[in-house]
Amino acid sequence: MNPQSTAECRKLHDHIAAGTETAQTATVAGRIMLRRVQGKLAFATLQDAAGRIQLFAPAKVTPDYEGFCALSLGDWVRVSGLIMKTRTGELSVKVQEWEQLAQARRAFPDKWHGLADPDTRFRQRYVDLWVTDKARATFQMRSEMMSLTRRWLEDRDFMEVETPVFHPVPGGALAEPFSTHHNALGIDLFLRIAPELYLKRLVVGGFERVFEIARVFRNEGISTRHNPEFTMLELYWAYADYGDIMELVEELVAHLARLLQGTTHLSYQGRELDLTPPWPRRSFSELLAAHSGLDVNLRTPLDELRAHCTDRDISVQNHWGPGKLLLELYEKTTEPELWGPVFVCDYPKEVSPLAKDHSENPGWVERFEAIVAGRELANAFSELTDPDEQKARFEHQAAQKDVGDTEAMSVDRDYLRALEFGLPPTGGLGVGMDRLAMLLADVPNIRDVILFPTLRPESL
RNA sequence: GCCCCUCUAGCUCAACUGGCAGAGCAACGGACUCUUAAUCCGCAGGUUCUGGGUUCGAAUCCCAGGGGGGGUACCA
Repeated sequence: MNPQSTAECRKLHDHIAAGTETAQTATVAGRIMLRRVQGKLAFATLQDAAGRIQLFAPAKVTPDYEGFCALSLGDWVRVSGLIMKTRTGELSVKVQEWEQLAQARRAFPDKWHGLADPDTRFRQRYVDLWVTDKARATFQMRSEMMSLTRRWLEDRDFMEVETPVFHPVPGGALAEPFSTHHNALGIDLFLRIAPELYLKRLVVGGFERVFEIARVFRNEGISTRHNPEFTMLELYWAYADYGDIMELVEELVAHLARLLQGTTHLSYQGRELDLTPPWPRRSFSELLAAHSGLDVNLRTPLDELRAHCTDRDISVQNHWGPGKLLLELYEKTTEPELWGPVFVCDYPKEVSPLAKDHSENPGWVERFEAIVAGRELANAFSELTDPDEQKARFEHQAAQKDVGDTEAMSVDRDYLRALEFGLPPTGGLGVGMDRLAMLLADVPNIRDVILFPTLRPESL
């Protein structure tokens, strides 16, 4: 028989008076978290996925009373008995039948302090989850966040799809991929760094609104904000542009904040964060000028841009053009000072090989990044749909790769062929869902929102 | 990659200036019929991350290695 959840018991019976007993029998199951045996009467605290409830076990009533008292902290049990409230008002299940379901053979972490060592928490998440309330709550929240996101997008006629994790040509982002090998085909494959190019192929195919919640893989450093595999929401919306995407992002994030936190006025790590739409829109150039104090643009002589970079301890590489130099200056001087939420709009074309040329500013593209709580939360653009222009951009990337840029893109010929069949004007978006979860759970480390973060293997 | 910090019983933590490695919880034995981290009595528990070195003596100081954390670089 399936047990009732402790939360349900509480909901149904919490109103009864102290010292009274209902006529109803409940069956609950979970782990023994605490135990207080006092001679002929024992109490235990049972925890299940939904919460905790007390077990009330008088020797007269409880079968194999000795055995019940001998249960270890961490043991799983199923208990049936009348719902009652103790004299002190604690809702309890009287132990009239019980059964041990699983044994905890390893010693229980300190029942008061729990687990403090982050290493143990991440490596033995199965322990962390049942002794650290905040960890359990965070992952439940994350699950709900994913579910709400899907529902919200589906309500707007977006269709969820799944595209390959193995890519013959890594693409869709500027990042170093992991590579692997398929024996039967005798080919090298790359784990995707972004699903972007496949999703846009689907728009070519006529799916006008698609999204994927994609696990992506980037062979880069690990930090409080980076895990080598992480979850990205990407969506593509035919007939939309990056302005429409901005509205979508602020609405989606505000919606999640309202439902998960009850408000759009959040506090993240002690600092206020107001996610109420609309979020400010600022141009990249304007912000760069304001924060760096520099009067620079794409026509500024290269030597001058390089000098500004060098002054700021940026190690300049020879093949960098003005766009890349401006981006470096922005990342050094401007981005760290932004808290947000803010949409940073219009990036240099040189660093945005998949975004559409800006309608008014040559050399720039219609792209934005959403900065929220000082971090890049989303990256989006009006997609580049012109196959000739895309080919030129790919070739420029490939040339960068040839001179040693390991993160540059390769030419994806099939993607170019797809564009030749016609991609309508399309707005595209990528959101770092792990970072969004960090924000909504108010946790400082990406490992707090990834169940099994990447760690060096333990030698057991 | 680089820099800084850290590692003591199953868990949480002590151990002064280099001088007998300890406590609480958990476990184990016992007492206890309304507890809430129950309480009380008793008992047991150690490669002080590993390996070297300095020293009469090392958890403590030095060197090398390993795990972890933070920062930094790259990036979402």
